[in-house]
Amino acid sequence: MNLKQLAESLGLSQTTVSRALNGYPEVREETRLRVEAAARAAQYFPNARARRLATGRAMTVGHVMPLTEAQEMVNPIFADFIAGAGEVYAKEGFDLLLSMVPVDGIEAAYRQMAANASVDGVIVQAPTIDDPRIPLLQDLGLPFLVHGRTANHHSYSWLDVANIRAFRRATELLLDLGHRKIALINGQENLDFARRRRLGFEQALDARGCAANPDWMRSDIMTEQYGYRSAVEMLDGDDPPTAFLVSSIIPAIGIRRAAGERGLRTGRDISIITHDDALSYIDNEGITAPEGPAFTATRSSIRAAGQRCAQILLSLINDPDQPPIQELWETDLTLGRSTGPVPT
Amino acid sequence: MNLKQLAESLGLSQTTVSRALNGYPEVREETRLRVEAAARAAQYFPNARARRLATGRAMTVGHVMPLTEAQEMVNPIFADFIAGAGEVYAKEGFDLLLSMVPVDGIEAAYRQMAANASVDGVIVQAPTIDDPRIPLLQDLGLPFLVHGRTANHHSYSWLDVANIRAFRRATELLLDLGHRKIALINGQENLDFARRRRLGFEQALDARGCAANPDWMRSDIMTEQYGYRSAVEMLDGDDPPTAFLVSSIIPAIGIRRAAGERGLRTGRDISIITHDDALSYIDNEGITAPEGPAFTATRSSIRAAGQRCAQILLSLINDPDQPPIQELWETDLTLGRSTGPVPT
DNA sequence: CGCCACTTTCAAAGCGCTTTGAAGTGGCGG
DNA sequence: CCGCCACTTCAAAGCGCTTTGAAAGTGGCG
Repeated sequence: MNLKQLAESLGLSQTTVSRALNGYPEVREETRLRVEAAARAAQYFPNARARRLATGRAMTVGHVMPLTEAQEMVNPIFADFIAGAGEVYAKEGFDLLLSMVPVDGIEAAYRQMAANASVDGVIVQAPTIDDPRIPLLQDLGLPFLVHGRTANHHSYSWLDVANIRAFRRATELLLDLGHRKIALINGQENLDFARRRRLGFEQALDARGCAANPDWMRSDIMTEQYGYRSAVEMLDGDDPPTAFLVSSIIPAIGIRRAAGERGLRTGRDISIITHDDALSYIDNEGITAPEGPAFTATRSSIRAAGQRCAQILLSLINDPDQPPIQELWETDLTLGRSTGPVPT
Repeated sequence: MNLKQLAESLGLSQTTVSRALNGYPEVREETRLRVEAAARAAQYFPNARARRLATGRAMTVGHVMPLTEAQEMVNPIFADFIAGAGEVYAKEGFDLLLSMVPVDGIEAAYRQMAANASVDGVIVQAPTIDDPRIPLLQDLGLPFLVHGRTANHHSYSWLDVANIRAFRRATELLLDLGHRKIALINGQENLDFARRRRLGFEQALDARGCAANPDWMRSDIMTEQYGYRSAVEMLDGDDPPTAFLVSSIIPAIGIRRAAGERGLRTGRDISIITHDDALSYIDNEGITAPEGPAFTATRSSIRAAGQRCAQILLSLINDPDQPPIQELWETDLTLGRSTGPVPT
């Protein structure tokens, strides 16, 4: 069943039927109702391909996931981010096009998307400090929104959390608890968010006249094993830290595991503060649990970020000439059971 | 730059240029090279929308993620599954269309996809025991592949792991270690995979003349907190189990947390076997770690499953009339540090 | 040299929708 | 009863590509 057939069956022109269905005002209400009823009865859905070609809009947003070179890992954080974004797209009638692209093919992928007209806009995730995707997309004239920020470029739309402040505050909390030997288990520091977190960490230490100890600083893909191994190395060393500041709940779990194996009670013998993306399957917030959150954490919902990112991008798509939209979200510092005064 | 312009600039017809670019044989090699060079120089990419309309193929695969009613959670397992599938799609020039749909809108979503012609085929994930999506998709004539199986329908393509065998074997291992009080922390048992796992668990117990204790059986969305709370309830009860059989590494982490808080050493005071999807960020396999895997586990890579599912679906799309493809994967039983003989 | 069988290229007809510019209606004042 | 206007409806022209059926070019061979 296509538009032509539907129009014929109604004794109307394609024009009128199309307009009736798309809510244009030049159609008598009575006619519109008749058309809508017929469309429903016939289970008519306009062919998306044809519509896209005719309107010139893809009604699609692209998310490009860079596949990390050798490892090809996908951060589960993306699942929640995409869930949030996808919800908004669904509501607005947009499709979500997901491309897994090896890092070295990213530029080509974007170029193709633009020339190709297969998407109306894209979301850029996990920007590096001086991310080449930003000038590229500006150059291509493809609307985009960055989740995170870069250090250099300025005039683009982004949504980010206040990473420096979050980690400064978390560090201060550990210092207030008497900890002086604090480890930083960070994400990959070529990524901008990780750089900022480290900055916050160092600022807080500096302010108290402490120096960050390079032996207690790690930077890598934030897996559970990364957390575990980092903690094992440090805890089994001569001079183990008493507290860990961690960039994601997943490595934090690995640290807890390492501590547990060594008979160290988390929140008593060692302290952990982690950034918490409020993952739906690894939720730290013990809302229903009487004992409260497991981890003390700087918290910001990645799912909510996904929603908001999608909203901003759609607004950018609808009105590409508006000035850049930039949003900085504060994190919540939730107190959990993973922190305590430094053991004496 | 479009085909027409490119053709004009070459002094050729659109037909010839199109054929040259698409590898048809009716073009002289010399002409083809000339066309390809010009296309490259002009950064020409055929407009995807127009091509789709003309060919009638969407070159797109749909993944519909059901958003669980109230909670709207997304299992991080999907991230790895999709990474695997997406890799294959990319290689074959297909796009991946991701739709987040509330459970009650699934049918409409599929109907629309079919009428709409926006995808050439779909992947169905996490089927329930008698999943209505299967007859629906058969009815709609949309190629599809099920990751998992159902109990009833038969003639459709699927890829599944041998859940019954996996959980029977895991249970036998625990029994061999002397455990008699074994808890089952399962997924939602309206899902077919969970039903099968429970079956395997019960079969193994029956075979040894043990009965499954309903007090030690749970079934729910496989979050970390679910594992934690289930374990807390059981461990704090009068008659705690000595071993846990778990459907996913995420609740297994919660169980380990509960045990740790109670001063119980995992692998010594209590045993845990979990199914392990080989998630890239929560990898249980201690390949590089000298101490070996943390959990004893029935292991099957969800990412590899995603790859294979994508391959099968593409083959189904290319030749819709072939007989159903069905693949049953065995799991590996990895021995880790989370199991030990029952404490005396 | 002319005819036939290929090979290479082309013009034009879709694909199913939106949208422009024009043509029918009917109501109302003059 | 005519003419003008507002309201509806329509025919046709795209959107940029693929593909069909036909035409033009090429070479081999009698």
